[in-house]
Amino acid sequence: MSQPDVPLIGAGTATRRAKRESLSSAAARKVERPAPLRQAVYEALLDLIVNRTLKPGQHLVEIDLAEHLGVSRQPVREALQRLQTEGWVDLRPAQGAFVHTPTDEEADQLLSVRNVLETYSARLAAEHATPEDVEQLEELQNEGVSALKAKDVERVVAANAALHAFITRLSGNTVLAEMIATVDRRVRWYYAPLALTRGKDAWTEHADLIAAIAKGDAELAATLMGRHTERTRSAYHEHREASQSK
Amino acid sequence: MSQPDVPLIGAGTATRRAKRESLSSAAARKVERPAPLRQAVYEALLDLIVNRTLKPGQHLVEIDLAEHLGVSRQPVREALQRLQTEGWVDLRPAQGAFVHTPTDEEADQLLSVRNVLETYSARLAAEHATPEDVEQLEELQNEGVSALKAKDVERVVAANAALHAFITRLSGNTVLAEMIATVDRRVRWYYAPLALTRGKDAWTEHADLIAAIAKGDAELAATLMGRHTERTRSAYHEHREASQSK
DNA sequence: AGCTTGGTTTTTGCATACGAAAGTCTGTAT
DNA sequence: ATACAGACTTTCGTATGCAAAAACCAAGCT
Repeated sequence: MSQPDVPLIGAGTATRRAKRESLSSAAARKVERPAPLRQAVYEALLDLIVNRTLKPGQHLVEIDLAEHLGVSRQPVREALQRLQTEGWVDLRPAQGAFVHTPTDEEADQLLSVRNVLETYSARLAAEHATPEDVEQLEELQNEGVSALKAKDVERVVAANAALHAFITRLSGNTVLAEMIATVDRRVRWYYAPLALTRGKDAWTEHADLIAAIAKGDAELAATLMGRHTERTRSAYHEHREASQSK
Repeated sequence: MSQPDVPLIGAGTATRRAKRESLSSAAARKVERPAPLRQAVYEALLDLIVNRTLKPGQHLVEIDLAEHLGVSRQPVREALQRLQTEGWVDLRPAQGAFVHTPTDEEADQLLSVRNVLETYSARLAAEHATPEDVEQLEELQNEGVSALKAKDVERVVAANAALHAFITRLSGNTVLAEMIATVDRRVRWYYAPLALTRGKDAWTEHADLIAAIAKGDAELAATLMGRHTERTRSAYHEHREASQSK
């Protein structure tokens, strides 16, 4: 037993029969009728990984996860498979699942890819945005700026994510949007320990970007987004080097 | 029983106990010791989908797949999960797996994304390529051109794929490379019914691209790759419209 | 005729069972 | 003390079993 009595999630009791209860908090929230258990397990595990409750490199023993989540091994296995294809865990044959260990190199590669995709999404967004869309963008921008003034980091991060996500959706390319979402979640996880947020500059850049989208200037929007994400990337690098030298 | 006696794969007998045999052809080929069965099932099913032995929209009944592959339902389920996350099948809760039905819109979106990623990979390739790499590129180019002269469509397609894959790897960004590979496989599947290959032009463009990479001119390489993939996309569009109007 | 409704069949989703591989520990010989 | 051999333990991978949801089908009602 790797972790005999330490509950991995808050749920507590987690005897086998308590399954409908133990996961309901995470599962029954969203769906009406058919809530496949594996989906709930997937979300729960992803959350534990993103939270770093489950640490990079940690060996995930199926039976332990199953018991702590109050389900059998099967849904856990299926969730782990999915987590593997998305890069959250590594599945070593006959050895099981290990939380993926982020390397600096991989983090940088992911960040590059995200930048490229976001740049493209900005270009498409400029081509497709309606005046109503622009209004919404401006609302998100205002929210971000006011959060910044209030020094509410949580809100700034949320507004930033919302703004980028909205542009992504404006692109009208759902394949692209999903890809960005996936990559973005990983990037955030990789860089989370740095606890980095950019300040006023970022939101000035956002404003220019929104203006370009409003004008429908795809070329400019792409250029600005490219520059913006590239600066974010530089900021990460500097931050990482600073925290490593400590 | 949806398809009681029609073997889905060539394997033939496929009684339950024949498992180690029936899949060995596909499984034991690559790995030495630990060859998880689900991996073989995944590859087999993907092959059946790409082949169109399993048709878009078709309901995939787990037990049927399992029996025809000579394994139990469990590895099949796990393979289907993975196929879902990669977009090959749709998993409807409590209803099972259906082969994903490609739409023109989605195909175009995938193609766009692939183009963006490949353009970026060309840029990186130009930055990283060594003289030896360039030599290899030229070999692949020669192979393609000679295949073209011989009018050997199979070889042309293979050479084209190899050339693009090599550039992709030259980028040095493995995350990017894997993404391109995934997207590319889907794109090929979507457009396979069109049975389209571009001719001499494509290989002229390749030659220019290789020259740019050889010079280390990243900007030019990116531009050329962008143009090249965009032409491929146009070719697909024209071809599709032509075949639809028939 | 079309629509509902009840029962039957099919198929999924999850749980459990079992064999085998990998890892760990102990005892012995050097 | 250290290295090796072999038994023991843990954990995975796959198979099988079972309950419940969904699909199907047919009879009855409007």
